[in-house]
Amino acid sequence: MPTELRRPERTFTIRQLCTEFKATPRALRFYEDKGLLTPARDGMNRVYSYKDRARLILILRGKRVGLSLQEIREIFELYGEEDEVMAQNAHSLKKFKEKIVVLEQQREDIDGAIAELHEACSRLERHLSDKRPDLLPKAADYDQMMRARVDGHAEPVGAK
Amino acid sequence: MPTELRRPERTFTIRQLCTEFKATPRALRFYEDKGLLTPARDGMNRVYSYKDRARLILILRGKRVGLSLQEIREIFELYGEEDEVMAQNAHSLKKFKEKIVVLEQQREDIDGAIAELHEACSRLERHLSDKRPDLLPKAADYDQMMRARVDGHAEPVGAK
DNA sequence: AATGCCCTTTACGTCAACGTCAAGCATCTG
DNA sequence: CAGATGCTTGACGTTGACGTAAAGGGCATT
Repeated sequence: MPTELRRPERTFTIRQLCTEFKATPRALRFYEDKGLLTPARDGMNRVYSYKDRARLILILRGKRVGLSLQEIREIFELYGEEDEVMAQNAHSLKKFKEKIVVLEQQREDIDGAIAELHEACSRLERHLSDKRPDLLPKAADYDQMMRARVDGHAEPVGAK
Repeated sequence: MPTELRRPERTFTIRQLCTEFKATPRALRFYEDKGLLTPARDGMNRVYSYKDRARLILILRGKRVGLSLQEIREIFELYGEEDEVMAQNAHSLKKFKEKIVVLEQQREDIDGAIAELHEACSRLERHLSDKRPDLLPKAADYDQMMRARVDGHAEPVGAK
């Protein structure tokens, strides 16, 4: 019994993925152009599978950590033809280790930057509450707003 | 006794800072153009002080964590004219808090990416040591190389 | 004095990652 | 059957952060 029958084998339109992940059609087509996605077609229209969706998730996360689309594609290629072009893979391994080093450095940088921003913020807040306390509430409101958006991942569409 | 006489009050040429931090003259001039650096002049030539150098370090770190030059400038401005343009500063405060949230998210992402890359690496290494163990040593060597480059900060110029 | 090297400014080029039209099928809906 | 909507493919525009080439000044060595 083929697996296709065991799961609904759900598919997605471009719009569905876009709204789910806060992307744009243009972006998804762009990724496809760059060889990062290869959705099926129903006539003209793109049809995304679960696999495509998973890939998209990886793409977006890769982007968030500062990988270029090119680098992300290299990773995909690695996972794909796992039994082919081994020399290529050895090369990828090298690049991965490089990237890990870079990312670990970035982590330190980020920690530093966060600390600095915190300090800058409290300096500012002290200063403001001193001389212009009227300006503070709105900032605090905004702070609340941001916190709310963080765990929501895909915030409601209307939230501009 | 002015402090200028207590320390050598060393200065730097553009080239010195560039080689120290692996930047280009064009980049430093660009930062200056954008108001991020304001080195003194000796005739036509730029003369960078310790303060300028410290700023440059902050600029580069900011960049590494994904801050735009614009955002970095805002941080600098905050520390500077602390008693002026308070409304502006309230706005900056908002943006800083946003940025902190983003950075904290990035930290998580990076942790995830590091984990994934580690997994990908060990997958690859198992695979390679299985089928093409001959390809492994060079990768390991390279790994060593990278590790050496990390704490060296400014690696020797010839190391291509 | 000429060569070379490093500095300068000005100005145009580039690259990634899309945004933004434009123009055209296809399908549903009143 | 006329819109309206949603998809498609070009093709050009945009933004940030520089790269690169041109044209020249200043100083040191040959």
